[in-house]
Amino acid sequence: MQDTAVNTAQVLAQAPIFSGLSEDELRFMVQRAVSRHFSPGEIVFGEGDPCSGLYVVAAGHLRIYKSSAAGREQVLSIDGPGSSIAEVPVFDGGNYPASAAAVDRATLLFISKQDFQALCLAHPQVALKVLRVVGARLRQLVGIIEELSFTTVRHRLASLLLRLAQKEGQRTTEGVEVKLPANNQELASQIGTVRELVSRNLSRFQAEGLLRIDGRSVIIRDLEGLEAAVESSA
Amino acid sequence: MQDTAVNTAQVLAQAPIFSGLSEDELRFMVQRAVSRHFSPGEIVFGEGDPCSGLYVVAAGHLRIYKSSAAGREQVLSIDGPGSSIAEVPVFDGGNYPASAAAVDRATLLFISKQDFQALCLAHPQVALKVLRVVGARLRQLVGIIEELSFTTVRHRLASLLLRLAQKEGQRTTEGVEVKLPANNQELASQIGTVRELVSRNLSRFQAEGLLRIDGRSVIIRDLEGLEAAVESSA
DNA sequence: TGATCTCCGTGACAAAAGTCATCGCCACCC
DNA sequence: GGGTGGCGATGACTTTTGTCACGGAGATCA
Repeated sequence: MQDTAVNTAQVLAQAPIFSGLSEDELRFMVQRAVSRHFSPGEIVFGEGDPCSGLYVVAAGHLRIYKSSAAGREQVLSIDGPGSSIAEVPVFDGGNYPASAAAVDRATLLFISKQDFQALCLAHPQVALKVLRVVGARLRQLVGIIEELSFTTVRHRLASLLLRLAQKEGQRTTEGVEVKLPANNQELASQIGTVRELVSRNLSRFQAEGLLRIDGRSVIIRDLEGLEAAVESSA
Repeated sequence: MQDTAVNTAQVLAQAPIFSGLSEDELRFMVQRAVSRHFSPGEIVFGEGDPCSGLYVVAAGHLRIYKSSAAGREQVLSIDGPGSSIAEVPVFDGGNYPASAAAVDRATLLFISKQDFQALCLAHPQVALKVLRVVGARLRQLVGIIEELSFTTVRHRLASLLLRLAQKEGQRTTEGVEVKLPANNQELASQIGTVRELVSRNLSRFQAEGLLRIDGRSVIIRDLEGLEAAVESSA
C-alpha cells in the first residue's frame, strides 16, 4: 500500500488551488480531506452524477471523458498529482459535466463542497486561484474544439505525437523516440476518432518515412516533416 | 444614438456576476466602467491579444469565435445583454483565447482588470459568481466538443433548429415556424461545418418532409421526426 | 500445450464531409 | 435599365472518416 499512501498535507500544499495558504489554513483543509484509493479503470464519478465535493489528485492519473450512446469516448483531459477535479460543479451546483476514471492506481483527496466554499469565502485568494485553474481548463477545451472543428485525424495524431515528443521524447541517433502511453483505442479517444484510423495514420506516417514504429514505441525520424503535417491544413 | 445609449447602473445590476452587490458597491463599479459602442461585425478583440479587462454586454450581441488558417470559423458562443466576456484571461493573466466581434450594433461596458480583481478580493461572493458564470461557459464548451466528436452535421443542424424552435418558435397551423437568425455561412460556423452542407442538409430535411423552407424561415412540420434525427447516431 | 483474450493491422466498403464551379435570385446602386 | 455583389442551391467530384470482418501476434492461464 505504500505506493498509494500519501502525505495529505504535502499534496495539498503542492496543489495550485491551495498554494499560498498559511500553515493553519492548510491544516484546516488537511483535517477535512478524505483520501480514497482507486484501481486502474475504476470510475470516480459518472457524467450527470450529483456533485458533493471536489477532488485533488494525490497520486496516479485521472481521465476525464465524455461517452457517446454509440460507445465512443472523447477524452477531455488527463490529470496528474496536484490537479483538482470538478471545481466547476462545486460552484454552480450542477451535476458533473463529464465522467472521471482512474488511469492507473490512484489516490484522491476528497473535500466536501461546504468545506471548500467556506474556505473560498474566508480566503478570497483561493477563489482567484480556482479561477485560474478553471481558466486553464477552459483554454484546453477551446483547443480541443479548435482541433476537432478545423483539422483532420492525421493532423491531430501528428500533433499528439509532437506533444509527447516534447514532453517525454528520448533523443536517439535515428531521431526522437516516444513510448506510446496507451493502446490505439485510448489514443483514438484522446484525438476524437476510432482505433482503426489511429492505426492507419501511424502506418501512413511510417510509409512516408516520417517515423518508424517499433512495437509501442515510435521513433520520429523527421521532426520537421511531422510539424509540416501539422501546419498544412491547420 | 438612443438605441445604444444605456443606463450603466441598470445593466451592471442585471449582470449575473454583479447580482447581489450593495448599492454602494455597484456605484463603485459604475464609476469605473467605460462604455464603448460597436457596429455590426466590428471586432472587439482578437484571439491572442493581451487582455486588459473585462466586458459586460449592455446592448446587442457578441460573437465569440475561433478562426482557422484556412479561413473557417467556429463560433463558441453568442452572448447578449448581461453577459460578461473574457472573465478567464482577466484572472489567469493570459491572452484572449478567442476573438470577439459585435453581431449587431452593440454597447459594451469595459472594466479594467485591476478594478475587477480588487472587487473580487473585497467581495468574495463576486468571485464565486464569476466561477458560476465560467462554469456555465465550460459546460457549453464541453457540449460543443461532444457534438463535434460524436455527431454528424445533420445531427448538429437538427439540434440547432430544435434549440431555435424552443427559444423563439412560433406555433402555426402547419407546425413551428423559426426565422433563421443568420445566413448559412454563419449557421455553418456555429455548428462547425461549411455553408454548402448547411444548405444541403436543410434541403434534405425538406425532402424528407420534416420541414418546409420558405426563404429565411423554416416551418418544422414534424417535430418528433426532427428529434429522432437528433437521437439517432447520438 | 492448447484455449482464450486483448490488441494491432488491414482490406473492402459505405457514409459523411468538404471542394469547386455554376446558376439563379434579389437587392442595391449608379 | 443594366451592372454588381451577396447569397442560396446544387451537381460533380475528391477526400476523409467510419464500419465490419478477419487474421495474426503475443500474453496469460489452466
